[in-house]
Amino acid sequence: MPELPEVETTRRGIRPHIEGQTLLGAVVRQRRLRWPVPAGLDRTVAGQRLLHVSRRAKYLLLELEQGTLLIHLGMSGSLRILPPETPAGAHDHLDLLFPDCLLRLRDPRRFGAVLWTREPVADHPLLRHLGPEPLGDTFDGAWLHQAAAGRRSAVKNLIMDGRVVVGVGNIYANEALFLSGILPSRASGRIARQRYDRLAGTIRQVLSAAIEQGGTTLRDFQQEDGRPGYFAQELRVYGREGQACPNCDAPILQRRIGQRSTFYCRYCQR
DNA sequence: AAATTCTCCTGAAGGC
DNA sequence: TGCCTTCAGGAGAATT
Repeated sequence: MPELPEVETTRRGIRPHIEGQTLLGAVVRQRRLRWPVPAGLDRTVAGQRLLHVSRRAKYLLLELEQGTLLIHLGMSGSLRILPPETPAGAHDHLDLLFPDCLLRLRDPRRFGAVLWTREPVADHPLLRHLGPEPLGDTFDGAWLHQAAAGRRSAVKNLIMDGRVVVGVGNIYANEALFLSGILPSRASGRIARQRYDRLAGTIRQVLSAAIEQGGTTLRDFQQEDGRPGYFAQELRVYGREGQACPNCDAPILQRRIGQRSTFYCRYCQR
């Protein structure tokens, strides 16, 4: 499932192929996603130049001359640069057509989204209330600590709350908490400022490391096999129930927090 | 207001 | 081998 590093890696992979190009149009084969793909998308985008490919949280933003396409990959979405006229397969929802290539969205589980807005994209309802970027300047331990004040729910839920900080999915939440030595179930408001400094640091660390790994496996996006970046990265606890903790060799435990699988070491995390 | 639950969907994995 | 069940998960919406 694409987490922030996969989305950023995708952005870096597709950008050189399409930025500055003028869209010839779009082919929508399947409108059903989280929300329906906007009607008339082909006519909307045809003839517009793609000015910039950026990212906010896990949303990819394709800024055109008269508006912005927001693309979310959900759990199973992928974007590929392909030669024009490449035959489509099952679950290929959408092609954006450029003179020398096409950008294809495939999303088997349809948790993704494609939306169009003419308004300033930062004002879009889906983006308006989002918290800081984890790799940006305003995200740090002080921010987490104030966001946690008075909250009694698990710290894992706090760092996965998009209003607090964006882009921390289940895998990297588990990893960052392990590296911080913080128990995922600990009440947010009962964690010292100093520990939040460390947590902010490990969140940055796991996300940047994954982006770097993605970058190394993604030299040529056209030939990329679509492997998610976290396969390249060594995961210390996620998906490792019963296996030895990298620190102390005790078995990694699994439980559910906020409906999500949570992995941790009961000795190394407090 | 904060916290929890529900919901979308389908591929993968596990059980028999 | 194959059918059936269960699970996973991003994040907005609904509910408590």
